[in-house]
Amino acid sequence: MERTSAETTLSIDLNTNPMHNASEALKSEPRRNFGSESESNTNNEPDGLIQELNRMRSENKKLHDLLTIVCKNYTEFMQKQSGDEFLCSRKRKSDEIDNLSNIIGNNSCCCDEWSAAGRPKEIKSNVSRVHVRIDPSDTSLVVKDGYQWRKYGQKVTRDNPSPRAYYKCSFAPACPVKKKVQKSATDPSLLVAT
DNA sequence: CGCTTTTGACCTGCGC
DNA sequence: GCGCAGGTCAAAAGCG
Repeated sequence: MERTSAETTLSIDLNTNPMHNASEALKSEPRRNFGSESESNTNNEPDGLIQELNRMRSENKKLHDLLTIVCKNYTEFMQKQSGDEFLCSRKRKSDEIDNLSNIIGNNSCCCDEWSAAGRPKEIKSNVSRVHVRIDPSDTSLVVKDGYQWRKYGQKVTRDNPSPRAYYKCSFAPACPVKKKVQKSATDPSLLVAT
């Protein structure tokens, strides 16, 4: 598995936590008061707000274009990578197919599924893999991603001596989202959440 | 008391 | 069809 550096850097955020990102974006945005605290602004400066809105739109467009370029480059990169790595055992092969479909899924999410209005279309398959750097001595398989998870199983797998934990989303009773968390076989300080 | 975690048993898919 | 490995279930225990 020669994927350490590339995957680590590329897995910083593969759309695994859109709500978190949204909140981060809100935090980084200049503070504006839409509530009762600054009613003088909302009533007296409509032109200023419109200008602000236009500015935000142009910024949004720039960011959208930038994201499209990044996604394109990433797709090309991964296609080159997958060309080299599509071999070995059948198990490995199926894993690679999984990864590829994940990558495709992520790209379509980034570049295609998100409309120009900045809203996601229907999420079809949103499987991704995230790597989190942890303390190697830490045995708890917890990835703090802002969501509520309920652990429903743990299993020791053949290819990795550390146990794999299975989590279900407990944010809503009908939430179908699941994730697997396991320490990397090669790097115990790396937690892989799928 | 209700929710979460643990853990052994069971189910299912895949390769041989 | 069989065996193996991964995934899920569910009862018991723990915790706040």
